[in-house]
Order: sequence, then structure tokens, then C-alpha cells
Amino acid sequence: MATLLTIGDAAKASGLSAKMIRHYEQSGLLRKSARTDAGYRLYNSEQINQLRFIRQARNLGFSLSDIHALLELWQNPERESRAVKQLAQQHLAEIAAKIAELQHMQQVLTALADSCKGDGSPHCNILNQLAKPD
Amino acid sequence: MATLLTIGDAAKASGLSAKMIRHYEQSGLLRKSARTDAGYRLYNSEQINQLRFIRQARNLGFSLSDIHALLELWQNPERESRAVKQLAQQHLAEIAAKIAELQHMQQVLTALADSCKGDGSPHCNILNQLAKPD
DNA sequence: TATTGACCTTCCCACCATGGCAAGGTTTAG
DNA sequence: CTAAACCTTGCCATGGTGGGAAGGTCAATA
Repeated sequence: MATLLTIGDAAKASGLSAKMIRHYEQSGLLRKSARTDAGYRLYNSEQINQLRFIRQARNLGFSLSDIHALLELWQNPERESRAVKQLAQQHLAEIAAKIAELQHMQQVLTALADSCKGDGSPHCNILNQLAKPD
Repeated sequence: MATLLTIGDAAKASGLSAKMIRHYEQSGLLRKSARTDAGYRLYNSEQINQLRFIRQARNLGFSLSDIHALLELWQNPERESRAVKQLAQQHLAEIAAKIAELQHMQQVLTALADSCKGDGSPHCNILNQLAKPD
């Protein structure tokens, strides 16, 4: 027997917000769900699994378009794991690039902050450096 | 004698886009510039310095509202460097948090990708893991 | 049974920082 | 004089998420 959940319960079960579940449907990431006579969305356990899949992929930072691709691969028994791994590696490259960018900011800004006394006087190397031409 | 630049030249001189300079004016980050009779914006060297300041702060990842505060501190001779340093340190904390988040994703996803053969077969641990309840 | 509170629906708006395009005016070089 | 390269404003889009309004539905309780 299939347990059907309304969107609020599906949200609780998946860790997504009801708002986002509607949005994912709207944007084509999810197929339209069944509805009650009154128009309430209903989700079966397979769909709850899909929602959880989406949440976990979001937690890993995948974009919705990546997730779209991942969902299709997941549901395709003919998939080649090569394709999945490639998506993961592309995403890992983006993550690494972002980390590098942030670490660069961190390094520069830490040095600047270290050279700013942070007291009651107006002199501050952070401002001086920002004002300087490169 | 003051050299006045039109927005395109100001963009080149500062490293910002003309689009963004207009946007910064619109959003109140910059005071309205002078205009020619024809309505073209004109920027003097002090304003060019301000634009550079903004670009460098953006490069360090400061938000526009942080930059707003930084600009005011910069222009206020009564400032206390404490205030500047505090902004910098808050931002450093955000940077560190983002780096930590990304590194966590990196770690989890690297492990998953390593356990996916990436060949022609459908089996893939990445998908299995995403599908699993936490 | 009538009401109340907790759901649900759709629709629109906001964030942040940036880019693109369109329709029109201006300036400059050939 | 014309053409190219500027400039102007205004609107739309991105991505992922949240907020709120106005209205319908359902279940429990008084």
C-alpha cells in the first residue's frame, strides 16, 4: 500500500522546503505530482526518495542543472557510470577553483588585517591598500 | 587641471564595467557624478580612485553593503581603525566558513568519485549514495 | 454545527551582483 | 555627411531561496 504525503510532510521527510519542492516542479526538475480533488500535491515513497536525492546533491553543491542530469542518469538503467563520474569531477574542479579563490582572498585580507592596529586611531592599512592602484 | 573621464574610460581605468558603475550610482554606493550637457557622466580622478577602491574591495569578496561602510570609513578622517578591522574580520570569518563548507563537499564528493569506476557499466556509488537516506 | 487553526493553492516580490539587449541620442574621425 | 564608437535609460535574465498576500480545504474542538 502506497503512503501518500502532502507537500508539507514531503518537505519534512526530505529536508527540502515545500517552497523549493514547488519550485523544482515548476522548473522541470520534477515531474508534476498527483493531486487530491482539492488540488493538493501528493508524493509517494519513490518521489520522496527523489526529493532526498535532490537534497543530498544540493548539499554537495551541485547546481540544479547538474542535478537534472544526475536524476536522469539515476533513473536510466542503461547509464554509464563514466557519465556520472564526469559530472562529479567537473563539479570537483569548480569546488577547487572556488576554494582557491577564497583562499587567495583570505590570504590577502589576513595580511591586511594583521597590519591594521584596530584601535582608536584613523590609520589603517586595509583602507590604504584598497585605495592604492594595483 | 582636472581630467574628466566618461564612463567607458572610467571603467577601463578602474577595472569595473560601465554597467556596474551605473548600478553602484543607482544603488546609492556612489554619489551622482557630474554630467555633460548631453547627459554623459563625468568622473574626476578622485572618483576614479573611489572606483578602484570598490573594485579592490570586490576582489576581496566584500559585499556592496560592506563596501558602502568601508567607503564611508575611508572618507571619514575621524574613523577608528577598529571599525575597519572589525569589518575585515567579520568578512574573514565568512570566508573561512565558506572554505570549510566547500572543503567538506570536496572531501565527501572526492570519496564518492573515487569509489565510482567511471566505466561503461551502470553501477555507480555516487548515485547509490545520493539515493540513500542519511 | 460552527469555528478555529493548520494546512494547502497560486502569484508576485525580494535578495545579490552581474550581464545583455533595445531604442535612441552624441561625438569623433574619415 | 556619414559611419563607428560612444553614451543614455529601461527592461529582462541569471540561481537558489525566502517572504507574503489572498484565498481554498481539512480536521479537531467547543
